[in-house]
Amino acid sequence: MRKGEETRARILDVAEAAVLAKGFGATSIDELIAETGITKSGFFYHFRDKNELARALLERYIENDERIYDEIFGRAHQLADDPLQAFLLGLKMLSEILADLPNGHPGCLVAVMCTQERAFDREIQEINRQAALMWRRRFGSMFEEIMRIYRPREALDVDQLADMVSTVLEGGIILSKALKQPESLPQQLLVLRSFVRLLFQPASA
Amino acid sequence: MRKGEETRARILDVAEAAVLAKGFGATSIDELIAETGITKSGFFYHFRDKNELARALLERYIENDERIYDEIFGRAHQLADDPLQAFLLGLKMLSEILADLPNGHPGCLVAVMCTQERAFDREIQEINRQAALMWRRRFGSMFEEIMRIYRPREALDVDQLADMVSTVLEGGIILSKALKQPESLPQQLLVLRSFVRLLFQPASA
DNA sequence: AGCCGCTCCCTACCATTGGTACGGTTTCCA
DNA sequence: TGGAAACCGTACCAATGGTAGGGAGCGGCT
Repeated sequence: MRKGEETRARILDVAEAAVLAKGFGATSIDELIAETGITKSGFFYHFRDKNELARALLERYIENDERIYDEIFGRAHQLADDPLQAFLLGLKMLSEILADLPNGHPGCLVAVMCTQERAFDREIQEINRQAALMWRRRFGSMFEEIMRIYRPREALDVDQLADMVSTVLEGGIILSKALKQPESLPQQLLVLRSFVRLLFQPASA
Repeated sequence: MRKGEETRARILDVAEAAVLAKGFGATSIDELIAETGITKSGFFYHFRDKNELARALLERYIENDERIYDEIFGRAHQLADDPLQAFLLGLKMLSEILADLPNGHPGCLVAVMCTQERAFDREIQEINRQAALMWRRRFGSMFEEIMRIYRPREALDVDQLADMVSTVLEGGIILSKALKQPESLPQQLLVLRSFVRLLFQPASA
């Protein structure tokens, strides 16, 4: 049990790096087993087929993602009482963490699976959808809290505002990769931060 | 000459749809030639290998993209003298066009190639980079024009502001796909529009 | 002590796919 | 009418995803 999970985790580690670098289709099982140091039978013992590997990868990635967000915005809410200040602080902390990654953000598996939709089964697409909805709820509840105190200078839908955070994250990752400029993602997050601050700035200021 | 280009275009049409739906790796040449109605030899007469197909696909996609933006923002600048109003109008027109697509945005090839980086050669990555830089110049020059008249309520870097448009487009496409909600992309564009309007709104308003 | 089940390894095999090679054929235009 | 452009046909190759099935080491339970 203990050893099995460890091997499984090692496969997932290798696979995640490969998929984020080359895409899912370009990642061969032979390559994974070579780097992990197991055999083909060993691989198929842990995963029925490539689709199940994809599912496991995605689920693990999303869980980890959620944990990171919990941590960052949890800390931000500890440091700032005001929900707006906490949110702005959280965005800044996130931006700084992303800026400190030596090679930039490794890429988002959700985006990878999205750009290769039909290559995966419905279950994976559903996991993807749930992930996006979780992000919406996470940031949406923050904006609701903010709006209980601050009046936005423009009436915007909370869900759409929450989605904007995911949008900038996903879009920023892609732009960073396209431009080969890792600093773009954290910069874009800070631009979003400015926008949000502007939105809730009292009209007199 | 005439016929050759037509066949080539037909291959590219079929390939583009397949790649956007399934990803590049999951799109087989056999499948393409079956749907196009040519033979394998015919395919390899037009494209040396799959990489050259990718390059041709990407180049055609970007050219088309540029043409659409030229059209929309050209028209917007005809309808509105003021650069800010023209930009806001352009964003709205773009949003409406995207909202009218029956199945939503089919996906961005630049993003596809980004999420599968190492699967392609440097030439493709360079084309991708140039595309992102073109977007930056396009929207950047608009923001410069705007800033010659309007003072932003917050000092933001023009390049980063320009990149924000690309970010929201790319991120919106991904979020739309993940959520299976085609209307998200146009909505996100309108949120960005609100942000930009807020940014250049006189402090007194 | 003995056995079960988990976690693999080994070998062999198959269909699909990207790609090569090369000769032949049709089509179109100058 | 001739020659290039635009294919077709066939044969072949290596890599890849996946299947089948037998076995081996090893810890834990009875």
